[in-house]
Parts: sequence; C-alpha cells; structure tokens
Amino acid sequence: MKLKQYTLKNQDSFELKDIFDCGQCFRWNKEPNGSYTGIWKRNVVNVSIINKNQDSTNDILFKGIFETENYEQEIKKYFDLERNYTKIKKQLSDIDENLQKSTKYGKGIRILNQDLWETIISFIISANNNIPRIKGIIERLSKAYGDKIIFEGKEYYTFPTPNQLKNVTVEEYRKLGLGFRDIRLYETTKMILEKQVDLDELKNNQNTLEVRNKLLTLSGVGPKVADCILLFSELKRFEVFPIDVWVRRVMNELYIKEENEEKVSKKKIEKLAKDKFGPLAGLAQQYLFYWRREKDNIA
DNA sequence: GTCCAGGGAATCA
DNA sequence: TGATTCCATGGA
Repeated sequence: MKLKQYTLKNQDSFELKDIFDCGQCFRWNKEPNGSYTGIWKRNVVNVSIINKNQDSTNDILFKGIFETENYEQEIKKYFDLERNYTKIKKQLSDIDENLQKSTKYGKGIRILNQDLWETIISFIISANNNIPRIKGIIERLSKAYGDKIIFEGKEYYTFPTPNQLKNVTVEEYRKLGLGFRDIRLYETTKMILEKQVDLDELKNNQNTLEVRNKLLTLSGVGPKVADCILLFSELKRFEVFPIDVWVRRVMNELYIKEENEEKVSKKKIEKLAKDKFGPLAGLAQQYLFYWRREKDNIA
C-alpha cells in the first residue's frame, strides 16, 4: 500500500461539506485547511478542492493510501461519479419550489456507495442518538477492533469486519458507550456471521421490498434504519424515504402544515413522498433533510 | 435539572 | 395496525 493521488478536473455537483456533512456518513472529518480526511474499506484518503472553476465545477485532489492499484475505479465508485446529479437536481427542481431551494442549497451532494456491513452497523448505532456521538462510538469501535493504517503520521482504523467482532461481548460494547444498542450490535453481528442474513445475497437481489424485509429481521433495524441502509450503502435505492424527526419536521412545515408535528403519521408522510417524489424520493429526502438541518444550525 | 438526538422493541388495545 | 413506554449516554 503506497501513497497515491488522483486529480479530477471540472467535476460538477461535488462539494466537500455537502457530501460529508449531509448526514449520510460518519467517518469523514474536516481538516484545519478545509479538506476532509476519511476512511472506507482499507483506503485512507484526503479530499481537497484545488480549484473552483467559472462554470461552478471543481478540480478535486484525492490523496491517500489505497487498498488496490485500481484506486481510480474505487474513487469513482465510492463517490458515485458516474451518475448525473445535474440531471437529478433538475428533475427534482421541476417538482416544486421547495426542491428547487433545497437542491440549490445542497448542490454538491453525492450519495456515497458505502460498504453494506458498515452501513448496517453504523445506522443501528444511530438510533435515538446524535451525529457527534455516533461518530465517536464508531471511532472507538474501529480503534478497538479494526486494523491500524498510518497516513501522514496519523493513525486511522478500518471499520471492523464481522469476523473481527465475532468474539466481542455485550459488556465490551457497553464499555465503548453504545448504551442500549449493545445487544442489538451483538445479535446482528451473530445473525450475519451465521448467514441468517446473507449480505452477498442482498447485494444481488434487485427486489427492494425483499431486501428491506430481510434487513428488518436484523436486531436494531426498523423501518427508518432499513431505509437509510438501502439509500446510503452500496445497495443504492433511491425510491426509499427514511423518516426521522427532521424529515417529519420539514415535510410537515412544507407540505402538511399540521399544528402538532408529532401527530403527523409516518404513513401519511410516506404516501406524500411517494406521490410527490416517486423514484427519486430518497434523494429528495436527503436534500430536504440537509437543508432543514443546516437552517437550524445557522440560526 | 431537563431536554434532545438520523428509533427500535416490547407491550397492550 | 396503531399508540405508549422504556431503553444508555452525553452535550446543550
């Protein structure tokens, strides 16, 4: 594994903050110089914008330690570079002014192709939790059971494989600060190791409903977590619509306008999303989520 | 001290 | 099916 770099010129729809802070991933961190460093599979990579062009495209530098010689393909796959996000944003913008506004705000979002196993565990940890603490737990989990990789003098840790978690006890999870999610992690890891849920089979199954129902059998995976896994992992299903407190809030504020937000049923939101956004519901969700959340952060 | 966080599982009607 | 309640933890 050697240090390699790859430069991508005139890339559209690619902004670091939009990609890494939109809530889809937990292992990318901002550096003092504005770049981001993160890890996926066994790749430790720093991403920076080296030039902003007149046509609003960016020149991007990927610098890091890659698992294989085929790092260019790895980057293209992980960052979803083959997909036309300009077209997607245009389609969403045509729906209404809300999507026009939110896709403009999150114009640089790309939905990463994250490892299925890692995404499952990460979003089990996300339940009734906040993003800084989720990130902390995942880092401690990786440091305790993953492999160390040194990049530019700093230590990084791969996300532990199912096998690396095989003998971890519930008590050990509790010590990492997982709280009530300890048993869920333990049980789900066991189920995957024993192939009660076969991840390779899920990756090859094109029937989204079947895959979703299979995910729902895992401990700690309910409707919201299942939809996040479908949307944010390499499964890449854009028709799902994960509903959390923020999505309920923004959907109520923009469309439903019920006085008591907590009274709005998930079912109603789901139907509205399907009717309005169709096969791009998941992406609409992400632009709206990011836009609404950032609005509160600024205020 | 209280509230909240990218919810799920158990329980009960 | 739908509504309540409990579940650890840490920061605001």
